[in-house]
Amino acid sequence: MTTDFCKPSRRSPRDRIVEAARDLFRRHGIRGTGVDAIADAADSNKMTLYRHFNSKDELIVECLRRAGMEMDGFWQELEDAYPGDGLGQLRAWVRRIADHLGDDKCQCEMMSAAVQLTDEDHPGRSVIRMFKDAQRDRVVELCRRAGVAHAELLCDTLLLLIEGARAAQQSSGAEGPSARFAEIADAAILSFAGSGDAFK
Amino acid sequence: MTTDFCKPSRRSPRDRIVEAARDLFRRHGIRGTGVDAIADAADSNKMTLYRHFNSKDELIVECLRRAGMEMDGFWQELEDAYPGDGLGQLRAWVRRIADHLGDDKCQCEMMSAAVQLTDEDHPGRSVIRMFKDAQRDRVVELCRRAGVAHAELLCDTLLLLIEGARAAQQSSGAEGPSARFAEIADAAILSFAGSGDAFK
DNA sequence: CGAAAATGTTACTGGTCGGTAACAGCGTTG
DNA sequence: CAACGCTGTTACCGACCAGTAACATTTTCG
Repeated sequence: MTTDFCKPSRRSPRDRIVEAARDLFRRHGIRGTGVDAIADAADSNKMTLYRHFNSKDELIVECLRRAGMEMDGFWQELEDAYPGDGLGQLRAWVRRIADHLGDDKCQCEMMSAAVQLTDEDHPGRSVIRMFKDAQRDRVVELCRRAGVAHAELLCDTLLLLIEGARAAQQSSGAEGPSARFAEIADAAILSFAGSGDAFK
Repeated sequence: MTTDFCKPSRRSPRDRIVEAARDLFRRHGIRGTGVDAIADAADSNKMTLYRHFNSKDELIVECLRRAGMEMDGFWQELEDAYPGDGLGQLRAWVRRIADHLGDDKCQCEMMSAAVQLTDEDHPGRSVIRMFKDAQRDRVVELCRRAGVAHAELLCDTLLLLIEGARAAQQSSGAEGPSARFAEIADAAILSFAGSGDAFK
């Protein structure tokens, strides 16, 4: 009843700014994206941007936070799709990552940001760290539920393979080592799940 | 006989500029490093820099090329240390990468650059691609010499683990998944080398 | 409606950055 | 010595960029 039609851009300016920033950050890098370009792409302006975020760095942090929240949502989807089935969730997770590797821009906003935020004290780095730590805890738990003997080892193996696939996609292209990511990661899961001591 | 003593900085200005650039690129990122800072760190000046390189991009390309050449030298060292021993070279390679993961800045200049050079047409990207392709060929050959059944698969597994370890080092720190890289990679090698069908 | 809050517009600042011009020094080599 | 090539110094340009001020407009809501 309030704003349900006739509005060319119905989401709030703040929302549009964050999404525009994430998109531009992915496409042109964080340092390569100016606030003017963000405001413009958000169909807004620089002043509104600075009324919601005291600095570009604050906006970066919000982008990272939102990316983390989207991942949280995805973990929930996985739990709903494979309730209590750790193995199923692990494999679905790997499959989904493999399917999205070529997505013009992998949603590796965390990794990409980690490389670009060279300042060790950048507030965004703590967001990345917290997200990565939480992700690791979650994956370890899934590995345990999958009945894997060396849960931490499978977890770290998968995390390394995933980060590697995203990095390889950037540097070697889709035909590089990342092309076999799904095959390799799934084999690792089955290997660990099958006999507790495979791969070790 | 020409310039062998008494010079506070004996390498040529060009040399110093490239090395200074590589160092600063690693520490502060490519976009975060200005040409003035490079010239200054090289104990030279901007004019000499621009007499050797027509643009910053050209300097970036030279940095990538030199990084690639250093890797070529390392492959030769491996061949000398383990002549004809593919398995030995593979394991030494992994060990060396693991040892240097924490090196203030991993020498992942290629990966780091690939993330930062968001422009798909940047001349540096082709250098990265060529280097990555050559590296893959080399590793596949080592896997074959190691008597591995699925050489390409082990090769891509190792490459993904390595890129992943470097990326994880950046985003999750030294205590993250990269801490177990050596263990995981070595297990993968032995698993493939032992029984031809492990992990698959 | 009417006031307050949020948003949009324009213009500006101070700083940085990539790149260039002009000139001066300095070592080599003939 | 003299000419030349490489290097260093200073100053500058135009573009861009993060952030701000002042003012106009629209939206929201009591």
